[in-house]
Amino acid sequence: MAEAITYELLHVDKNSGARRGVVHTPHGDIQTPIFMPVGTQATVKSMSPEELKEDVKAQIILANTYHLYLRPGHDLVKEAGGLHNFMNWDRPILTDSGGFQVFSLSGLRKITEEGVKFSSHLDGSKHLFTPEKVMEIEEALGADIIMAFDECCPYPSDYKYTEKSMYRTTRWAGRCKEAHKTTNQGLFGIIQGGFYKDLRKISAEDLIAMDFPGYAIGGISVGEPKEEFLDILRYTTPLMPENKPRYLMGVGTPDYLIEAALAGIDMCDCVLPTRLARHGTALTSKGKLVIRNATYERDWGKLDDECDCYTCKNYSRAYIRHLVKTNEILGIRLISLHNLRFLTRLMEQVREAIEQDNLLEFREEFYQKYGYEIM
RNA sequence: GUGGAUUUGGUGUAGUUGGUUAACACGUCGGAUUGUGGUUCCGAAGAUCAAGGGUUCGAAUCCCUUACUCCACC
Repeated sequence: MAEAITYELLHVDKNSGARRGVVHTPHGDIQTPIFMPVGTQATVKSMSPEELKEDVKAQIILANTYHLYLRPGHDLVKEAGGLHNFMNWDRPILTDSGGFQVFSLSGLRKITEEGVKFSSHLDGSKHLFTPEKVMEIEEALGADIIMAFDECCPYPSDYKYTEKSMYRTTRWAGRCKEAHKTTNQGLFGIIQGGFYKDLRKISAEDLIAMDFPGYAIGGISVGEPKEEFLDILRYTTPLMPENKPRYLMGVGTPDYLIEAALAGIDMCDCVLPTRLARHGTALTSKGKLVIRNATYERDWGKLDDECDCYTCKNYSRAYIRHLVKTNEILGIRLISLHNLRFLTRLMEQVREAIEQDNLLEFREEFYQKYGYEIM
């Protein structure tokens, strides 16, 4: 039986570990390395699927198991014909497992070997997520790529707890694989182990032995210093199979995306572009731009001179600042569209650079303009 | 004209048995944001308390004069 998700390696940058590839899914191919916009509740906040396709040029989006389970309920989404039909998005979708909510809802949950008991953030009602339950939900949602149920440890976590948690996440991955029945969805395993290399190695080896069609690195980019992020990223990525997609979860900022690609990562996702947009900050080739600042009051230029997006084609900083200051919805939409396009375009440039074996030079130029330092 | 009330950062307000750097909200200015708990979080600037005079060790607070605004009456 053919795998739902397969990876095709096109080219490896001769001067770095970066790889240019294609992930084949039931809803089409995605060109990698790629940035995936997050649409937690079956919508990338403020963006229509048409805008995501035509303006942002997104190839795949994320949705969230935990949120959609609570509302509207996975049974309802299934009844609608799955997420693709429900939200009118015909390209690939990836669902996160709810494992991150185990981390972000700390205080409202209890972790045991069986699974995680949650209190809903909406009404306090009690729920139990087990690997089996999460598979049931993700299968009902119908995404192309589904993530195993894991635990993302906070930073910092001590060795003993991280070790215990990592082994449990591995056991949960086994139960997910056992419970996973659909043939048109690819189940990815998630490597944990916090900031301890020996644990990362064990996690990677044990998961690889289970033969998932793709692997993710979880549990980094959780508030640690950049050196530690890079250290674990550069250590863990080479442990992952070369013939399968490599997904770094929860990243991120432009520099992290470039570093991920350099390390050999294929896929990243992050809420940052849309969250920044809602808070009035734009990403530009010259760094972050807090559009509500007074200095842009009479700035008739575009958000980013180099950007080709709909927002930059049509609207000035002064106008967007006005929209943000007056809390107008269009401000959020225009900046969201721009920020998302900024990152998808960044990854287009990264892919091109890999094809030409010069991602390292691209990083240097990008960092210099943006104001980052190479570490 | 008479009587009463009011006047505190840009705006709206809190602040009396007189007691160190006058509080709050909004606004302004700036920062944050990394597998989204959907207008969030953090910080800063900004008031000689209408003006002048008086009482007092000490006044936004008590007294006097003037001005301003509002209400009522003639």
